[in-house]
Amino acid sequence: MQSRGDQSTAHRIAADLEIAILKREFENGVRLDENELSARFGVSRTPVREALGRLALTGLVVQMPRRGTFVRQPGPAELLEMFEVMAELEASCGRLAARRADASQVEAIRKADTACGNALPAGDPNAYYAENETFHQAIYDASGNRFLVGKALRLQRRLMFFRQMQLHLRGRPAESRAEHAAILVAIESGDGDRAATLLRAHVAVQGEKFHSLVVHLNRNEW
Amino acid sequence: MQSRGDQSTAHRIAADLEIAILKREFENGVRLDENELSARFGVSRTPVREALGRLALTGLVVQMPRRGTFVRQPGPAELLEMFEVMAELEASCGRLAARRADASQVEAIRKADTACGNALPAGDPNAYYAENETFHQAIYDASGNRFLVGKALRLQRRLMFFRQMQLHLRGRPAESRAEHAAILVAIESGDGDRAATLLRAHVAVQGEKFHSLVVHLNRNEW
DNA sequence: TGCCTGTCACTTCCATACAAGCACCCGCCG
DNA sequence: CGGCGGGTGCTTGTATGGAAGTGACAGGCA
Repeated sequence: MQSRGDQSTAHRIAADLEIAILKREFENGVRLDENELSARFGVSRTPVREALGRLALTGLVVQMPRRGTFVRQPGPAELLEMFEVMAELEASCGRLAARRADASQVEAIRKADTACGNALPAGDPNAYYAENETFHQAIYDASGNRFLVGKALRLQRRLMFFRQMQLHLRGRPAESRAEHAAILVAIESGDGDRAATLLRAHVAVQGEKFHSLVVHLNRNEW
Repeated sequence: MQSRGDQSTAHRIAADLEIAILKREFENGVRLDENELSARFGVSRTPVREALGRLALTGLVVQMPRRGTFVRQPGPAELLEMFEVMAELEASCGRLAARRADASQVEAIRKADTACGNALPAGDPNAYYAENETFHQAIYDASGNRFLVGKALRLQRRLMFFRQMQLHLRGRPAESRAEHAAILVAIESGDGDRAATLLRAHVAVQGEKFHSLVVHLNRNEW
């Protein structure tokens, strides 16, 4: 079930665990037993330990010395903070993209936008989600700052399931598409501040999006 | 993320190596030999491996499977990108702080600013650097977003030695202080956009700062 | 002479064994 | 009856040995 299977075992374990935690398959505070994990993955404890150490550094688990490692699921408050940072990162990308994007990069953004529009009538939020991601990715690329792109991608990955969730709100995909259009115009006209402001509002969690987030968190459907 | 009270050897090794790399005590591309490191630290290879794995995740070293781990010192181009992200993060903190800071937090920023002013006549860039850090830290705290603060602190730590270096430019501390004053005013008056713009310019690497950076990089004095 | 191939040494990576520390539990004492 | 202290089991952290993979080098072939 793992696509990139030629990697070293420790990396594979870390990747699998990361996905599982991101999918909220573990409750907050659950202890990850090294022996149990080593049995489940069919390897010894050493690679499991390395994988856990890696995960600890990204903040998905916390390691208490001589106590063990515990998964750390962000609650609503921290999730809001993370979305706020996501919004700021995207805003920064947009600001830079508006100033630096060359013709082909603007074209890529425009193309992704129309693809979003085409995915809209199908009414499948997951299909829209995929196109939506390439739209944002195109803006990342146009920012011309690979370090910034790396940070944005990592956080996006971490919030993936929640962003996907939000698109299941009735009417949200259409709304999202409209916001994309305005962002595209701002970038085309080279207005960095406006692109930043629009992107910040586009990603931020407000109003209905906030309610939906909390409800799903409580129902634990994610 | 938590490096407090580490009795464990692996964490200590990771911390020591991180400092050494940040101080540019290793050239770019140098291979970190597990045997050599284990001998130097007087421990076995296992904790060394864990430490290297941790460092790989932060991007300070890269691990090529079955080949080894190599230190990865950012060149001028990437360093510029990192400073640009730092500027954006600080700008975000400033924007939020202008809106959310309560009286005591504003007071803390003001106090740090005057401390910077007091450290100025001594003419010691390192003394000014310390006060400068608490000024920025005060703004971080006032942003009210702990996740954002964590990201800012980590990047600040990574760029520490370069930020310190810049203050050795003749006249830079006084210039910095003047910019601080304007930032303080913007936050006091609740003008988030202005605070963001000022902070972005304050941190960004431009003009003389850029030249100084490249020169020091080439002389390899850092 | 240039290229290919087989072998070798070195290194990483995983498995297993051992030591040390924390938590829990039970009995004891106030 | 409640708080406390020591023993015990389970867990983590480290050490070490072995297996597998990679790069380099030398020798043979075209």
